[in-house]
Amino acid sequence: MAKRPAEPTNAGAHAARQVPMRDFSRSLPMSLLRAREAVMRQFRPALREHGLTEQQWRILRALAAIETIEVTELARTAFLLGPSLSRILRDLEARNLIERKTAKADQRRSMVSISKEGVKLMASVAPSSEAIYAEITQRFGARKLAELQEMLGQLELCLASTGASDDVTDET
Amino acid sequence: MAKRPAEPTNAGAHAARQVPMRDFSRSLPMSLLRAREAVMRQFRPALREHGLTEQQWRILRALAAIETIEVTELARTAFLLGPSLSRILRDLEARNLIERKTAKADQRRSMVSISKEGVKLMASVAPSSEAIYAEITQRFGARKLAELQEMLGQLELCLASTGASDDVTDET
DNA sequence: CGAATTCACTTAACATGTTAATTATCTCCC
DNA sequence: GGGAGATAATTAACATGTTAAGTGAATTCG
Repeated sequence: MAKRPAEPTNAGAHAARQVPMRDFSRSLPMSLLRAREAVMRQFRPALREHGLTEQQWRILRALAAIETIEVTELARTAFLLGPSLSRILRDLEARNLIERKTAKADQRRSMVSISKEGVKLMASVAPSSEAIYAEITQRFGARKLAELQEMLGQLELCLASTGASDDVTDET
Repeated sequence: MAKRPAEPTNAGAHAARQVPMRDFSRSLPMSLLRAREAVMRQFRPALREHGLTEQQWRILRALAAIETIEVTELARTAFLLGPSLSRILRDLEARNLIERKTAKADQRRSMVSISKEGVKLMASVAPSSEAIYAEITQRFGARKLAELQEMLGQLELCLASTGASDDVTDET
């Protein structure tokens, strides 16, 4: 109802279209996609300078905060799917940025941890990363940023386990 | 606040870590990524039933709203990079969902339009798509949704052309 | 006019997203 | 103890994201 934040209407010059659906460029998925892309565009160059992709950086950051972690748990933390994670871990291990060893108690599980080299790399990237984040925070406004994140969290929450048989065994 | 998905705080065992950085799972890029994923998770099954990926659907939706469009312009509308779009258009053309013909005035340009079949497919998917969107809107709240999109737009705007030479030619 | 440049699009090459299938291990239960 | 089923991780196969290079056509300008 009565929502129209901005109106470029770059589809008005054309014919018919009785059911324009949601203006498409203003759909929620597109809004989220564009916003995220705008943010990542700030970070990618810095990461690239250090030979890291966004996902590799996510993994290293996740690992830096803990001692060791199982692959499955890491996948959830870094928000990556298993197959992607497998490939990336293989590469990161080849670059000696992480270490792996199978758990004694359960041979299926493999415990992952960051290596000395990985820590060093982290240390060399973190400053620019933090600087970029600070710049974004300042531009957008710290309060507004917090508000936005709060809303994003709520959106995520209210869509959790909708339509699919998802176990919300989130503990915590 | 007070939500800790997987943060056993076993970060003390490692040395130093004077600057824990942003809790990582609460960084803006992660928030946006998770929120978008939560949304797309609602749509993907329906699209998949019709043999469409998210990006293919974006393209068809963009095409449905206009007569014909150049590839570059379509890339901007559907928010896809050139190479991705090239591949997808090749596939969609093979499936007879779109049509292409080079512009007379400029042989470099190729004009893209949706085909009859494409329109039919759209018509068969649109209802479920709209239903899902309605469900999301209801769950999250229409007002809140508008608010969120407004903030996302502002975020995008305030990061536009930061550090890079971006023209904000909005034409239309 | 014609060589250099720019432009629109495509290909190429590599990394990730996504789903399904595989492999190895572990658990349960008879 | 051993086989059926569950689990952790990987591999496979295909689609897209991302950057760089390539191709052909248009434009610029000497």
